[in-house]
Order: sequence, then C-alpha cells, then structure tokens
Amino acid sequence: MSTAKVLRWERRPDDRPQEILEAALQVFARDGYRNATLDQVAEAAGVTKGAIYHYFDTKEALLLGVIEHYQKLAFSRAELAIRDDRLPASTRIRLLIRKMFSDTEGRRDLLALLVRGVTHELPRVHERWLLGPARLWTMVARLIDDGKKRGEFRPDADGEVGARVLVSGLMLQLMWQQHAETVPALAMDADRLIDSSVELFLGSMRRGVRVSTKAT
Amino acid sequence: MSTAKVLRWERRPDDRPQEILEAALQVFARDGYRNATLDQVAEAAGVTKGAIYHYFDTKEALLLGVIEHYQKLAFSRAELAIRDDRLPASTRIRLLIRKMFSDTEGRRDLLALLVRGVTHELPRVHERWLLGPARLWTMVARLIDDGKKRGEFRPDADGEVGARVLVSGLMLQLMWQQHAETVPALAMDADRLIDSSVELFLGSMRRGVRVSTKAT
Amino acid sequence: MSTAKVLRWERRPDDRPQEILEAALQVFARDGYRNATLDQVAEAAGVTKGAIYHYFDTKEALLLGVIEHYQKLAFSRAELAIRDDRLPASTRIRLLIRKMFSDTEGRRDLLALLVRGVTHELPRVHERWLLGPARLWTMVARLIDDGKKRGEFRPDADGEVGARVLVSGLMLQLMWQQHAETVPALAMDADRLIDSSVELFLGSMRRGVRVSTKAT
Amino acid sequence: MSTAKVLRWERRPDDRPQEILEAALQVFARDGYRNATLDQVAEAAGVTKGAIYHYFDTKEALLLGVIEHYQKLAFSRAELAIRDDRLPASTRIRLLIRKMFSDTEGRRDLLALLVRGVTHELPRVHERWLLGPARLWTMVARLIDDGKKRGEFRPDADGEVGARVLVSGLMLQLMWQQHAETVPALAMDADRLIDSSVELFLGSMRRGVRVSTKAT
DNA sequence: GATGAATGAGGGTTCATTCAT
DNA sequence: GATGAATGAACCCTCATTCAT
Repeated sequence: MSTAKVLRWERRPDDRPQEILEAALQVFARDGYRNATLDQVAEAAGVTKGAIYHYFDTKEALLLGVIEHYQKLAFSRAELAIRDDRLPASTRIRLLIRKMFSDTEGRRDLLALLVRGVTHELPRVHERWLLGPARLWTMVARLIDDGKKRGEFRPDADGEVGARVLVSGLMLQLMWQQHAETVPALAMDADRLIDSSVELFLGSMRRGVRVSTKAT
Repeated sequence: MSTAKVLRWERRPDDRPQEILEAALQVFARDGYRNATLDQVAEAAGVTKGAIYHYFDTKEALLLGVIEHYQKLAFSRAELAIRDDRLPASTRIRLLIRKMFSDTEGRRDLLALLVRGVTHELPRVHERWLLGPARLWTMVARLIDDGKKRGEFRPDADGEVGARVLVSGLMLQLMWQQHAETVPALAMDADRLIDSSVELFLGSMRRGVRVSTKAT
Repeated sequence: MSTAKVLRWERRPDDRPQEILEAALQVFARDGYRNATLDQVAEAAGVTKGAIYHYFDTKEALLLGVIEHYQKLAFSRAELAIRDDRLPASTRIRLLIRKMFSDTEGRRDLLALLVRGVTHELPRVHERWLLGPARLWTMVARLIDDGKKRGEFRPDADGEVGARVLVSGLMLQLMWQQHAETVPALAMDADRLIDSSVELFLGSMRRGVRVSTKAT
Repeated sequence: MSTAKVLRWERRPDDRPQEILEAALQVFARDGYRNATLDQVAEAAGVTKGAIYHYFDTKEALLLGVIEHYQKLAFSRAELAIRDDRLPASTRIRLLIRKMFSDTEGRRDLLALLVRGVTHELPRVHERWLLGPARLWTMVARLIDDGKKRGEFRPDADGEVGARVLVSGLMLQLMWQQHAETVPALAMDADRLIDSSVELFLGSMRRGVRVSTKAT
C-alpha cells in the first residue's frame, strides 16, 4: 500500500474471459450449475466475484458462454476427424465417436456440460445445450446415409434412431461411470463401452441383417 | 370412494402418504428436485407444508420415498411382463422395453425420476436411483444370455454393453422429447424411437451378423 | 375398534395431572423450557400431546403448574425442617439450607426449576418463580433476626444481604456442577460447597467479628 | 470521527465487526440468545441480516464472538485494577469486585453475558462462557491465598468456596435486580449488595473468627 | 377423555447481484 | 478494470396449538 506498487504478475486482461470460462467449466461440472457458487468459480479462476460480472451479465450468461465456447471447440475437432470423405462410412463413424467420447478433451467438453439441474431452471440454456448432442447424432446419421449410398449399409436401416440412441446411451453411460465406485453394478470399462456399442450399431446397419418388423 | 364423498376433511388419513408421494412425483418431475419447494408439493397434495413432515423427515427423505415407491411399482409390472419364459428371448425383450417405455405408467415411473440436479446435491439418493436403470439393463442382459443358450443370439455378441446403451439411450431420448416443441431437431416419434431401437438392438445380437473388431 | 373394548390398564385419570407435572419437570430441567417440546413431555408422561391440553391451556401454563406444584412441596419440607424454634438460629439455618440444597428432593425441586431461557420469553412466569428463591432467603434473614434477638449474632450484621448472596451463590454453583466434567475448573464437592459456605456465612454474622466499613 | 461525518455509507468497514458485536450484546442481553433474531441484531447494528454472515458463520459463532470479545475486555480492566500487589489482599479484593460489578462497563460485560437459554442449546458455548466467572473467582481465591501468607486471613478459611459463592451470588442477585420493579421482594440497592457482601466475605476470612465445623 | 393429523407462522442460512471505492 | 462488503429474497425445517374423530 504505502510501498507504492505491488505488481501483479503481468497477465493480459484478454485472457480473463478464457480463464473464467475454464474455471466455470470445472466448477459447474464438479458441483452442478445450481450448487456451484460464483465465489467458487471466482476462486478457481483466481479473480473475485465482482470481476466475473465485467465479462458476464449473470450466472446464466456465464453458463451459456461456457456451453458455446466448448461446444464450438469440440465440433471443430469433430469436423476435422471426419474430414476425409474417401474413407468408408463405418470408419468415419468410428473416428467420430471416438473423437467425441474416447478422447479426454472431447469427452470433457461434451459430457461435463451435461449440466444437470439446469433443465428446469434454465430451460432456454438447456435447449441451447441440446443442440450439441443433436448435432452429433445428426452427423452420425448423415454418415449412415452416406454409407447407404455407397452400399455399405442396408437402405432400410433406421439410422436416424440408431444414431440417437447410440449417442445418448453413450453419454449417459459414460457420465454414470463417475458413480462406478459406489455403485459397482454401474462399472464398465469405458473403452469396451465405446467400442462395443459402435460395433453393435454398425453391425445393425450392415447388409445381411434381417430385422423383423413384426410387433409382438 | 364407495361413499362417493371426497371432501377434503373426509379423506382417509391412510391415503395421505400416497397422496404426498404422488404430488411430490409430479412436482419434482416438473420443476426438478432442487427447484421444487415443499410448499409446491404441499399445495399439489392439498395439505400444508407441515403435514409433509408427519410422514417424511426431510425433503431428501421425501425424494427417497418417491423413488422407492415408484421403482417398486415399475418393476412389479416389468417382472409380470416377462413372466412367461416359454416365449423367445427377443419377444420378452420387446415386451419388457415396451412395458417400461411405451406404457404411460411405466415411463412416468422410471423417467420422471431421472431427477436431474440431484447428482451433486444428494449423491446417495442419486446412486439409489441408479439402481433402477441398472436393474433394467441387467434384466435385458439376462434375456440376451437366455437367448444365447437357446441359439437365438450370437454367442459372441456383447449383450452387456448393448443392453446398457439401449436402456440409457432410450431414457435420455424420451426425456428430451419434452423439448421437442422448442427444439425441433429433437423431435422424434416415441413409438418409432422405441420400436426401431429395440429391433436394431435385437438385429445386432442375432446370428448371421458379422461384427468387425478391427480397430480403425 | 370393531373388537369392542381394548382395556387400558386402569389408571385413575386423577393421576394424570401429577404424572404430567412430573414428566414436565424432568424434561424442562433436562432440555430447558424453550428447547423442550410438548411431544417430549407427552412421551415422558406416557400420554399424547393432545392430552396435555386437557389439563393445561398452554405450554406456559404447564410450566407455571410445575413451578407452583414443586415450590409448594419444597417449602412444606422447609417449614417442617425449621419448625422447632427452641434450637439456636445457627442450627436452624444449617437445617434449612441442607434441606433445600443437600437433600436430593429439595435440590431438584428448587434447582431444576431455575428454568433458564424463560427470563426473556415468559417474564411473568420467571418472576413468579423468583418468589421461591426470595422466600428462601427471606426465611434465612428472619432466622438471622431471630439470632440477633437471642444474642447469637452481631446486631449490625447485614443478614439481608448475606442471606441473598448465600442462597443465590449456592444455587448457581450447584447448577453449574452439571458442567464439572467438561469444565474441570468448575468442579467442587457439593457437600463442601454447602457446608463451607454456610459456616462462612454464619461466621460472618457471629459476634466478635469486626467488619470494616471503610471504602477503599 | 475526525471528519465528523457519520453517514452510514461512510463508516469505515473496519468498524463493522465491532458494531455487530456491540449490537449483538445488546440484543442478546435484552431478549436472550434463543429469542433474539438475527434480524433484530442486524437492525440494531444498522445492517442487514446477510451482512452479519460476512463476519460470523452462524448465529452461534456470533454469540461466541461476543463472549470472547467482552470477556477479554472485562479481564483487561480487572487485571489492571489489582495490579498493585503492595496493597493488602482485602483491598485488592474490594477493588476487583467493584471493578467487575459496580462499574457499569464491567457489569455489563460480565452480566449481560449470563446468556440464559444457551445452557441446553449450545452447551459448548455456555461452557466457554463459564470460564469467565471461574476465572474471576479464581482471581479472588488467589488473593485470599496471598492474604493468608501475609497473615491477613485465617489459614484455615475456605477461600475457595467463599470466592465461588460470593461471585456467583453477586452475579445472580445483580441480574435479578432487573425484575426489582415487578417483584418488590427482589429489590435491593446494588451498592449495598456489593459492599456488604464483600465485607461479610472478608470478615469471614479474617482472623479471630471461629467457624464451627460441628454438623447439626 | 384422549388421539394424532394438520396447521401456519417464524427464523437461520444461502447466494446472485449491486455498487461505492 | 477490479474489489468485496452489503443487500434481500427465498426456502427448509420446527413446533405450539387446534380439532375432527
């Protein structure tokens, strides 16, 4: 104080929003949006609560910022992973799913944001978030269509539904692995979960499979 | 009932806990556990807040009561649906899944309780709830094993993983249908969702399907 | 119900108020008036909460009942203890103090009722209770006057003040012995406390003691 | 202060904890800990309820803060009052007792904190508070020992018990003077109470007094 | 007389948001 | 830009009291 300047280590203010988003992601994912307090986020970001309000109008806006930032990142990587359209559709699907669920970064970005507890409190934000999963299964569904054109898959396979259930099921299963220690019935090796489900899915799309339609 | 009178002060007190559980289910499902207030539950049940405390020690105990009551109901119906073990495994799986997801009662009991927002706040309760879904996919996995013994399914099919992804995926997809109006990308006919995913699942288990194991 | 009469063991209703008073004394002394709930009192008395309201209009009235009942009892015994006015005043004081503080019954009746927490909440009741201690030190003061007339005590001794401090000091010290285990600094043998303080008090009243009046 | 302005929003924030402690002391002493609400304390301190939680984690912590703050103050003054050890022990005892009970400040600090109603609810806090009175009578007992060594007091006098009863008795009597108006039997001039009891106490310690030990 | 389910007001605690510095 | 003290609304839980049976 009296000794004039106590320099803080130079940190470009430009980094602040990024740092806050990163901190918010961690805290929201760990404690849930509703339970996380802005004080926790502030502490994790190394700033004070008030500082957050320079960059985000409300707690809700912060969450929205986190969602948009990390979904954008995740889908950049996703598009990159399936860029090569000379590969068989099944290969591209494997690459895509693994990029999103196997890869640590990808999984965090997408899963951590399954911000539970937001559904009812901030329906708009939740719906904005849902565009992420929807976009992912749409990508998968398009690859299926592509594979049908190439003769890789049965023309009558319901890729739309398959893609949805595959993506949703994997998300939930992987999220629940957090509780594997306390609920042993839940435990399942993550790689087996991902690989087996993709192969089962691809198998069900492939030619040579008869799928009965007779209701029971 | 038989006396036709349903004036509030004539309701049999024996019904109270039931009525409160029913009201709590509605309110928790609509607003989420965290956002729902006991006043809302009380109002929905036609009693005052204090009355709830005659039957449940805390808000958490009330949630636990709801979960145990409705999971018990749901699984009674489920066991009944697959009672006849002379039927082919595939048929029993269809019956089971439809009972749990197609049937209004079953779906409500299981899905409404995907009590979001509880994960971080009441991990114990959440883990208790998870036993429900786990039990369901375990039932499916056992039917797969059964089908393998009868020669209905490929011996090498990963029924364990398939059952998990099927059940989880359907839960999440059906839950998200609540947002179908505001997020059109989400919309999907519930019956198609259920029927198609079950058939794809059964198709992937059935003999004659080759599932590649080659990693990409 | 339908099976006609389920006899309760015959307990004359006349005993009820007594039993409730006894239970209330125990519970109020143990938990404090404010913290004690009527449910606790009811349980201790072996009746239901509603039953209490047959005999006492309010919780406050119950406390008042307890106070009046037990102070009456205590003073009956006290009067009896000092009935013989041929004894020296000092002897009668010893008898009185020991009756009230040494005797288990007496101590309970008086001390247990130092119902803390009532001061501010029910000033009227508290003031009613205060008549007990006041009556006790007035009895002591009268015995001092008696002793003065007989030449046992110095005529200029301030028996009024001495009696007050003796009675109040003993009450508080004995009450605090409840905390002797957790606060060792408080511990003091109850008999020594009573006997020593009475003797010191009598010593200070007795002839031959010069008490300086010079202020410092 | 120096700037003469005392507008609320200009008070130095540093004063807040002090102001809150002061307000809490007043309110707790007036209404009792249990009955006092944080809103009352907040209003008395000129802040809102939430502000209290910046400085004290719980209502209990606030009470503890009040106790520790004011007991520290009171004993600073007490130590000062008996600093001069060349004075006779009797004189130092007079000074000590008057400092603690006669002096408005001293009395408030010690007496106001006889926080009734806390005994059962917060035993730990109550026991912490009891260290205050215990420390006071220990100081008196040490002065007695000192006086015995100097030949001022009888070697066989039970100073330990005498000090306890003097301190406890004065506390209770002075506290009860609050009710002197409504319960005339209680009324007693405070100075006479203090002075007379100290002199009686000193008289009972002094040489030349025979204290009988014969039980009756 | 007795029961115990139901009431409803009240208080401690949390935390997003504001704003003087 | 940044701070953090202060605000104030909201909610869970308690419990004396009532009253239909």
